[in-house]
Amino acid sequence: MKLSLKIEYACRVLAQLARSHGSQQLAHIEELAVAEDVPANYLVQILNELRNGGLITSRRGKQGGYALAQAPGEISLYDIIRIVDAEMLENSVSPNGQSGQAVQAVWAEIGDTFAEQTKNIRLSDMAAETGPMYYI
Amino acid sequence: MKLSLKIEYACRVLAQLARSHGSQQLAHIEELAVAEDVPANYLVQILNELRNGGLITSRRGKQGGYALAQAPGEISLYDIIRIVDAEMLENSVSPNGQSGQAVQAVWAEIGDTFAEQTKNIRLSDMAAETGPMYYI
DNA sequence: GCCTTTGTTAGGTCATCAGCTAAAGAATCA
DNA sequence: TGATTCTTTAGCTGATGACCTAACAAAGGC
Repeated sequence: MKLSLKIEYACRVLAQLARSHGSQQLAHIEELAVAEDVPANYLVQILNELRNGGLITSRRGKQGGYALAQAPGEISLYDIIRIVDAEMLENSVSPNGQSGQAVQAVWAEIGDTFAEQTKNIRLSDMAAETGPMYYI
Repeated sequence: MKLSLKIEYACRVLAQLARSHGSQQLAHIEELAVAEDVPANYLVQILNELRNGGLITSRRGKQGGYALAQAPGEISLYDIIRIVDAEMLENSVSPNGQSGQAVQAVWAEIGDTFAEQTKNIRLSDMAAETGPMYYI
């Protein structure tokens, strides 16, 4: 399954925030960018969308930073996609042509499955410890 | 689910070919383009890929045209995607960053579901009669 | 109050590519 | 031979994804 870098970045950064969820520490853009290997300047935009979408909160100034707005178990992959790349969830298939309707119906079914599956995947599933890290 | 126009066009045209499968008639590009509302010049490329992929056969010259190489029940949606837009089936998620592996694993699962589902959908499902057509 | 640190916002760039066009070439048959 | 149809390849173009730049606003420390 091909997906946009934007979604991938959003998942990684949210997973990172999930790890520090519960502590009082706020994460800084620069830290997140380094930890998850995401261009900081691009990350700024993504964090903005996530905040506008209600998944994270932020504070400015000294002691500022980002934190999850909900528990990692409350945030679904569907939520993330809807906020940073809603287009991916739309059914873009047109009913044109003699076979348009039948083709559209088939893809609608696939889209439903996809939506259902992403709703059942939680941020906590992506923030799980990945086992020991091997530094080279 | 968002998908490329190319896949959509391929599905519609193949569904059209499926309807005339069994008859000795070969379909012409221009006919297919009109019946399925696909730009003829673009369709040329798609039919080429489908032929190279082994889904259809063609004949040049007078009495030339296109036909399915297999029965509509033998061709899966997975086959179609693999031939005209293989990239959609690849797992493009990188394992970079601290959460890369966990995120990658989640998307691999989604990709597996998608592949499985498309393998179970056959061209015959998309060539089903769509009921009465209403001409305006 | 001022300065530093942080996030906020708007805008721009740059390469890539999906979608489409066009046209010359090759096969088939009358 | 010549009309017809597919075959192949080359090139165009507008949109977009992925980033970057830079001015701006808030919060806190001194």
